[in-house]
Formats: sequence, C-alpha cells, structure tokens
Amino acid sequence: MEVRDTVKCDDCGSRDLSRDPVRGELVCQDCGLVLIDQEIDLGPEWRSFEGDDKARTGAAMNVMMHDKGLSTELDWQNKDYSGKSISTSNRIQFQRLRKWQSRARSTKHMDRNLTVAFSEIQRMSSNMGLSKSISEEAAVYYRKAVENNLIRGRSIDAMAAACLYLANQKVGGARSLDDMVKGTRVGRKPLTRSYKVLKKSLRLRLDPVTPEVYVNRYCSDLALRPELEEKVLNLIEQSRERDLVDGRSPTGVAAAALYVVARMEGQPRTQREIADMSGVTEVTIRNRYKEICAALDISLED
DNA sequence: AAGACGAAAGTGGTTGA
DNA sequence: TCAACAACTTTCGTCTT
Repeated sequence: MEVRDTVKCDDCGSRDLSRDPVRGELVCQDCGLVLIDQEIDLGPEWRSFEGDDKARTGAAMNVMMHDKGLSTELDWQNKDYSGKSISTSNRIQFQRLRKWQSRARSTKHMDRNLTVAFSEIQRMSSNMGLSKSISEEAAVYYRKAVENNLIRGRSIDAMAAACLYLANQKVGGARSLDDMVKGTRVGRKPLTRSYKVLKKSLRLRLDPVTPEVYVNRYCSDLALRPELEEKVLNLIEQSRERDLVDGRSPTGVAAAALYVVARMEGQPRTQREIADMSGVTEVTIRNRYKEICAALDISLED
C-alpha cells in the first residue's frame, strides 16, 4: 500500500515504508523499524481497559486524538515552505524545534504502538477465549517490552502474541504454541522469535509446561465424563515416575494418557479424534501410549 | 469401511564439542 | 558455529475389527 511520501522512518530516514491496512502498522523496509500510521481505529476493545487501574497500562486516549498539528513536517533542509532559504539567525531556532519535535514524536510513537498492541492483545485474547487476567498480564509484558526496546524491527502482532503466550504460561494456562499460532494468525517463526527475546530480556522464571495443564481442556473438548479427568492426571503422574514425561511434548503425553483412560473407562475416542483436537499426530499418540502401557502393564483389550 | 499399526524419510529444536 | 541427536511429523501400505 502506498504511503504519503512525507512520512519518513524515524530511525534511518528512509521513505520506503510499507503499510498494513488492517493493523494500521507501518514498517520501514530499510531498517525494519515499526512505525504506526496516523489513523488508527481504536475499536471497542479499548473501552475494557478504561476505568480499571490495574489494566490501565496504556497511553491516555487523548494522546491518540489530539494534536495532528504536532506531526507537521519540519523538513531537514533549511528552506521554508516556499523553498527559500531560511536566514542564519533562524537556523538555530529550527534546530531546537526539530530536536524537540523528534523527541515528542518518538514518545507519541510509543504510545501509539502500545495502543495498537493492547487492542491486538484484546482481540487475540477474546478470539482464543483467554481470561481477562491473562490479557492484562500480557499487556504488562508488552509495556515492558517497549520499555526495553524490544519492539524495534518486530511486528506488533508477533510481540503481542508472544506476550499473550508468555502470560498464559505464567498462570499455567492450557494454550500451546500451536494454539497461539492458530488463534492469532501470527506465524510460528516470528512468534517464537519474539517469545525468546521477550523471555530472555525480561528474565522471567517460568515453570516448564507439563501435560497436566492440557488435561482439563482436552477432556472437555472431547466431552469425556468429568471424573475421567482425575484418572488422566493420575496416569500422567504414574508415567512421570517411569520417566516417560520429561523430554516429551506435553501435549503428546496428555493426548496419549487421555486416549488410554478413555478406552479403559468405556468412553473410547479414536486416535484421529484426539489428534485433530490436540494438534498431536496419531503416530505420536501411538508412540506415547504404547510406552505408557508397556511401562505400567496396562492392557487395552476389552 | 473405519480404526489401528508401524516403517521410513523428513523437519525443527536442543545440545555439546 | 556446526554436527549429532531425540522427539515429532508426514506419508503410506498393511493388519484388525
């Protein structure tokens, strides 16, 4: 999409910017700096942030609304609007103005970035059915990411999704990386990349993801009797004692344990059903459940 | 026909020299 | 940084119910 050629990259000055019309996101093609377009549709999501102090990590709304005049271009050439040179006596004053302007503009960009990111987080979060506390946590991470200068060169989407993923993990939520990829339309690579950067520079201590966190969701997705959930958890614990859990994908272990319990308890689900629901392949479910059955002397013959 | 099975080859991430 | 490695996936032909 074409962008007015008066817009320049704050970082390198390049005019080669491309715009994503959906997100209102502007990315410099030369240095990768993420800028934000002027006209942003805040959407209804913003409302939910207001009036709630804890969640109110973003910029005030009027930062977005007022003052389009401030973004008036001061050209770097010492010419006035008619093209005449500016007198030497005025030049120093202009220097000062420019400096001031670029400073004001960069905090404005930060605010815009945050605003867009927060509504993105809200959108993704509600799209995936995540709780409000998770999206609030994610918003906190995003703000920290901005403060630590991690946004530069990354897409807002990817970082927002990474923050959500992180927040979800922090509270032991049952969303895998694949779930995030599906639920956010952010590619796997940018997501994991942002996630790693985020995790590293925020030095967050995260407990490793266990199969247990998926059990509840899987069981209800497959409409299993509620009491089977406990049995699945049990089986996972037993498997852990036999060293069949660590180093394996938690979703795979959960899916396999669920398969075994469902069959044992007379509510069988096919491997395909479970595979489709969990995003784990049938082959992996087989491998896991064979291991488990072998180690625990379980026979599935009816 | 549907479901389960397992071999073989390929992929992406981790680890250790 | 690269190679080795284990877990996982994809694909596909075969067996079982």
